[in-house]
Amino acid sequence: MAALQKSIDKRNALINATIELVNNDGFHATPMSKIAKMACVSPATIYLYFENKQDLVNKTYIEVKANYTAYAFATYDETMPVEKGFKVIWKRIAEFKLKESADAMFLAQCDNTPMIDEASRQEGIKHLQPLLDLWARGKKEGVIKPVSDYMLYAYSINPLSFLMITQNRGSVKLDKEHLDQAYEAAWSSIKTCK
Amino acid sequence: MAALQKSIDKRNALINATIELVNNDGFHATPMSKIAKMACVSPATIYLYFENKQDLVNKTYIEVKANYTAYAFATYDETMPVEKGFKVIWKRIAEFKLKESADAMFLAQCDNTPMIDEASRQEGIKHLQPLLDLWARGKKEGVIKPVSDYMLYAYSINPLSFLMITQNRGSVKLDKEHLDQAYEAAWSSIKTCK
DNA sequence: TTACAGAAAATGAACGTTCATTCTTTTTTA
DNA sequence: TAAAAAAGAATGAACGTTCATTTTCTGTAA
Repeated sequence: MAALQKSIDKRNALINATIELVNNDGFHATPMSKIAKMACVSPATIYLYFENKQDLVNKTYIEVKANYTAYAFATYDETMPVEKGFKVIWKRIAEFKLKESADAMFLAQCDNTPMIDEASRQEGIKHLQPLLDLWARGKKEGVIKPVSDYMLYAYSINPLSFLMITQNRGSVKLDKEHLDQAYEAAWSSIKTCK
Repeated sequence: MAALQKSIDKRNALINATIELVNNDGFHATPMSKIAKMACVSPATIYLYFENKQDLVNKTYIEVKANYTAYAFATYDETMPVEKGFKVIWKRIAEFKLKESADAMFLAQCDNTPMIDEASRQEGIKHLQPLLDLWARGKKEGVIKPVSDYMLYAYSINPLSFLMITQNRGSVKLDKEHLDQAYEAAWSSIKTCK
């Protein structure tokens, strides 16, 4: 009840400020005072919503990761054939990285640094389960290569990072045809050759 | 003359300590005092070799990146046909990420965070030029897809990050066959379909 | 070869600043 | 009006960097 009275807007403002500042300066170069200022809040107020700085970044990570995966799986359901399922998930992930590039950058930073607790990292991985399940099904059906999930992810999903880069530079315009081509490359990396 | 007397061993020890500590804790969570201790040197001594902490990490980045690309291009020469050239480079990069996984982790962290100066980042990219030249040649010959270098890199080289991961977990043994398969996936992502 | 003087290199302690967090007080809410 | 929420100032620890001093090195004269 007490907690419920605390404004959800303020919490969101803190999460968003964290994402933006950490993207620009990195976690340890982002002081609590700056986060507070950007969220229009006193530094002390942060501690009403989060235990400490580490907790703030852990929670931010989990929240962004949850948004990411919710977006990724929004148009997918488990009755789809493997190839179709992979396609809709891949397309949604591409869309997310294009539209929510700040969120995507934040996740990339979290995934490549010791910034996040191991526990939160594990928690974040859980949200990807539907994709891992799809791959397991694909392997059983002989449609997907029998290699580790790390490798499948590295070859089909990680490459989408280029969407954030080109997004930020604005150098290359990305039309539907290019994206379709990228999808074909991703799919042919993980499907079994016939 | 003065500078030459300063021990190159000490400089190396500082660079190596930086890599190891930054890999474990992140740049801003790694105090100069800890780097000094690991290199068996006084904190003040660091400032005889580097201007400041930022300079230390910039120089470390450039040095590691130079090692990486030197390794990558060691067996390549420009007279090779495009496909062959790409193959030898790709294989060397895979080897590097397996054998020098600490260096590879460090580079991944630098490439995904605001830890490095923009100038040093640019400097690091320069070392990749032979690969970009190879791709340019490949595009001209119609062997390589006419897409941005970012995209080629994202689809053929970035996925090798899974080597560091599986390396660290030790969960999946990686035999020659798997690696060859990974190479085929990389190549077919960037070659033009016939 | 030894002794030694001057310079370079290295050191540990100290300084000033920054930052996460807490404390006390004020404001808002119900 | 009492309890919750928020605020700003205060606190203490940690850090990057510098300073004053000591140690090590190098070349030369006995």
